[in-house]
Amino acid sequence: MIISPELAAKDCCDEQETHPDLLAKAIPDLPDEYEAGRLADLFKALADPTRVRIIAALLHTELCVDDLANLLDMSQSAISHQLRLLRNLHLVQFRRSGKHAFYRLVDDHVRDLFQRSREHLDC
Amino acid sequence: MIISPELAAKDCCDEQETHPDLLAKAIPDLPDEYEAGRLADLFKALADPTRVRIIAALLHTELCVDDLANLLDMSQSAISHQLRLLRNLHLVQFRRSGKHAFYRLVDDHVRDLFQRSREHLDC
DNA sequence: TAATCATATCAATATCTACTCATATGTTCA
DNA sequence: TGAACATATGAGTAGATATTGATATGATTA
Repeated sequence: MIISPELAAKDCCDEQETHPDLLAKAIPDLPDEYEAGRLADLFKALADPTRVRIIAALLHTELCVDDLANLLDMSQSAISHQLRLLRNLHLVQFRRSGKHAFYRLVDDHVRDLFQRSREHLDC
Repeated sequence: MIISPELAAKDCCDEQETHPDLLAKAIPDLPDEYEAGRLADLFKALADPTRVRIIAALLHTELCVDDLANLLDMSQSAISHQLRLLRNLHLVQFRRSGKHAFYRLVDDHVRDLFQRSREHLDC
């Protein structure tokens, strides 16, 4: 089915633009839904005190699940769940060594973002 | 009540440290619970697609509630609720002008953090 | 191979959150 | 003042999420 331009325009533009000049500035840099979703997911990864502390603990070293559980005084299960979440979002990765799984940050981006946000807090 | 060093040590350190050397690297830069909470709150502000789109819309201009509702195709109420949340976290502020409330980002920190995170997505 | 240790996962639950709908507040203008 | 408009807020609800407790998986060592 082909939609004429006029009809298409009527369909998608019948909302009144209160301040077209301002909207014109906002529109060009707007993320699409996919990008907005991915950004939200990235921030979601850090939007919990436990995960913040996990990331912070991994800033300067790798640690195994039990280390993290002891250090943050949380159950092994809770830590493991959160690590899976961080793994799925590709913020941390791990290597197996014997019985242990040593987790670390995937790259410096996370470290960067984290430290920079930390500085912003002071304002 | 005074606690002897030995007892205190027994009380708070009876968890076995699996990898003391690694933990020693992690501990110095660990945020306390308060800082972890504040960081989590900051990220929480951006951990939702709608709020991501609101922040993005305000990157280059101020906008009133209705503008945002039209632009993002969401109800006035939904936008207003999210704006209150962003206001409470001091990420946005607004000025009244007649019937309108024009919202804008409070400072360049938010813009910085947002744009930088956006770039990180590409990796 | 059996026992043990480290980690992962499942199910259940309590809490949180984003939205809707209805309504209140506050501003402008006739 | 009253009508119309813009925004804010409160209550309710559906869906998401963090933790717990029990159990499964997988590796090591006796």
